[in-house]
Amino acid sequence: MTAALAAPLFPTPGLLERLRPHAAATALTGCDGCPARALAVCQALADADMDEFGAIGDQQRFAPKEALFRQGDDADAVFTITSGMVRLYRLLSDGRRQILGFLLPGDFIGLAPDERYASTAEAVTPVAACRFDARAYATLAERKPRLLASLRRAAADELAAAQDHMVLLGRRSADERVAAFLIALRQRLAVRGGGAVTIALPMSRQDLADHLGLTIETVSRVISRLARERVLLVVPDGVRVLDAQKLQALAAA
Amino acid sequence: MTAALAAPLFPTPGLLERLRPHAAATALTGCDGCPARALAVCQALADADMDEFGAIGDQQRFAPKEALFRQGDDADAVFTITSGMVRLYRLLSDGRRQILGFLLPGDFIGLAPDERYASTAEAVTPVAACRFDARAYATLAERKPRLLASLRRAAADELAAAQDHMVLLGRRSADERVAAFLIALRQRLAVRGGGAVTIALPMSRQDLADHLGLTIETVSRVISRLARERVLLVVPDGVRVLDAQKLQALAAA
DNA sequence: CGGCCTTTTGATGTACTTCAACCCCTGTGG
DNA sequence: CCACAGGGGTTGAAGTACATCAAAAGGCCG
Repeated sequence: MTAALAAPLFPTPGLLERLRPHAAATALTGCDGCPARALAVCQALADADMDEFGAIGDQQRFAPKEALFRQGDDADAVFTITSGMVRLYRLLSDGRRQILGFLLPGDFIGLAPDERYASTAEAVTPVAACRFDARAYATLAERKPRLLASLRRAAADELAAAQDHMVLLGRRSADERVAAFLIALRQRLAVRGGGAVTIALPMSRQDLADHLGLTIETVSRVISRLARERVLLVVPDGVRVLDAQKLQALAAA
Repeated sequence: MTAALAAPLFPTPGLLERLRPHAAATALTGCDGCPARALAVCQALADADMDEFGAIGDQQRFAPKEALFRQGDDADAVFTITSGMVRLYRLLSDGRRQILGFLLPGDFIGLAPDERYASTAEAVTPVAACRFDARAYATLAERKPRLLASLRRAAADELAAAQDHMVLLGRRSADERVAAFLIALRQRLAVRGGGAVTIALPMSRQDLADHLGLTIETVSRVISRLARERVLLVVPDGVRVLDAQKLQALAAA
């Protein structure tokens, strides 16, 4: 139904390219040319330290739905996402799910390395990630104050994001949740060099619902209505922001 | 109406004593005899380091409703609570409030010292806290790896708690929220040497509602019903757990 | 005792969920 | 080439958990 309108805007140039691993083109060893280099925790390290750093980590790839780790597993590794998107979630015993966040290139997982993982991390798109042995990583961090400082900043950011999300879940309406989520994701994609108008949504509606504390139907209805009101344009695997101001107003900061 | 039942159980021996500052009895200088010593981040320091540590911090007292800091203020200090209870919250522009957490003795605030505080910290009861200059604290931490490690653990714990709360807010019913909250608070009080059956609730119903993402009426109704069903006994400034098993079942982990 | 604020309880309203049907792809096999 | 099964998404109708509105019932401090 939006096809007539959508057509002239297509094809979006490489909507999800930046989220996808760049084929086998990238050499899997070393941090040179890592697409997440400028974003990640590792940027804190001097070039001289990178060899040592690269030595304890190795690139891994994950297919969609494949888990980086599962809730309850021994927490023996930490990760930096280099491409793709990861969902981090917790399950209740009866199957209810809360997605804690969607991770993008440059994001770090494992700031809270307790004995066991408290949540599951699963690839949404094909994912590439640097995997580090948790123990080796911790040891290295102890000797590199700049890395440690960088980790602290990452932890601070993540905590702030978690608090934002608590406000969203506790005190916002369905419309506000969707709008606020889209604005936040757009911001994060923009930092990573994504276009500023098209927001990639490679995750399913169920994923969105489980992140926003809603049902799949409510998410669908809200997005449909925003499209009808010409705030958004629904495109495959994403949305285009037609009226950023209105979207902002809906988010009700 | 619960008076007949409640009477024999009263008076609860010093229900809130542990949350209250011990009058002027405590000398305000130094960390010796600090009631939070065993719990706080500072426990990581060797006795030898404590002088230096004590030098950059000073004890402050706050009356109920008084702010330790406010959302938007320059983030120039961090705190360790030594007695009392603090609520940490964020406000939306239209006045809606989300309480991110209630802080108890030993808890640390300021793990995310960005430029400005992203939330407000306000005394619920009379509060005593160690205030540290943020810059001096950071400098000291750089030179004391054990303190840094302790901060990391604190950050990890806080992040895990935030994630727990996201699950609560996003995916749990009103009954489950109240039950899960009470169990978690009971656990935290128990660690701090509180009794295991009586849960201190010095905060208002409005505070509870704003923490649990509910309204004051819903909180009141749920607690009333739990009392009617003999799961809880409502006492002044708290509740007594009569049927821990049932409460646990209601929380639906 | 009387005023004020918090809490409780009741009656009504509604935003979101639940249930259900249908659509639209994409893939598979005859 | 089309049939059709199956999964994700949208849309509609009905239900419900919680919110809102309203009023009464405590506590607390003058």
